Amino acid sequence: MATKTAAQQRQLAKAEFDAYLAQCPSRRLLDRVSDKWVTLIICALRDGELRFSELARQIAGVSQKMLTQTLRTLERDGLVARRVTASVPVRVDYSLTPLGSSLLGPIELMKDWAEQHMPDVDAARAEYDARG
Amino acid sequence: MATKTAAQQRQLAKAEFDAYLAQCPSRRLLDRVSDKWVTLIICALRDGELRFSELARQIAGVSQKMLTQTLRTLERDGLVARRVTASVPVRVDYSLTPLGSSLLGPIELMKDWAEQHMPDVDAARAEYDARG
DNA sequence: CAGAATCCCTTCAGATACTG
DNA sequence: CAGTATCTGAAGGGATTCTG
Repeated sequence: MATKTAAQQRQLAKAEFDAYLAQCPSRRLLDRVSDKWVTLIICALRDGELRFSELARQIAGVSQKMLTQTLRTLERDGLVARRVTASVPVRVDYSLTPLGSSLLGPIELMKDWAEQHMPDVDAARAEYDARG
Repeated sequence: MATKTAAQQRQLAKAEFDAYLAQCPSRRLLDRVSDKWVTLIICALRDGELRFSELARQIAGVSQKMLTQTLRTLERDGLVARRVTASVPVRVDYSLTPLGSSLLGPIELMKDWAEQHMPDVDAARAEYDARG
């Protein structure tokens, strides 16, 4: 049939909206930063270069797979620099690029909000749960 | 055996780290905000109250399930207020609480960073992909 | 209108084993 | 040391159906 069904209309609207979201700079930044390990890695690198194994130790909960994967995307996005020293065994150091460092500011501000207001969130949650 | 295996040691370290992360205010805020729909809802409510259906229309890509679910957690966390008008049919309005409004600031700053620096990220990504 | 409940599929992430 | 590759269980989220 020529006309679209309601379901097809919705599909279309969703596809368009998803495309819009994929473009939206804010959305994309959030998708980056919201990754569980991204901010931890960036904060870990705040004071300078770290080796792969040092990062793994400092971010205790991360699996080797996730650490590698996250570092790759951060490198791809130009937030983290990877420096390989061809020795035996190999040595790899990671550090923040200037672009990556510039993210420390916004992250800091989020942190400030969190420290100021998370108690309020906790209180609200407790009250909500108490009322059922 | 009495001593712990290396695997058990790692499990323990991970459990402790996860517990630490669950407490960390910054981490918890990120977990909230990082939700795909949270910021969209908060921004949609920036100019005042909206009905459920109005929200659904404005945030074109959201499913009814996700909208409901997200609104519930936002209400529970004290970021959004839910006002029910007992008419036929029922009318429900959502609005930002003062706490929710206070999140607009940090979100705005993230947005500013995104608009300033996402082109750099795109450039870095393009170069990375070009080099293979 | 606003939402609850169900089913189902895709994606994510951890554990494990192997390599230069 | 710093990865890569594969398998698998758990979780997220969409479509659909039903209700006050």
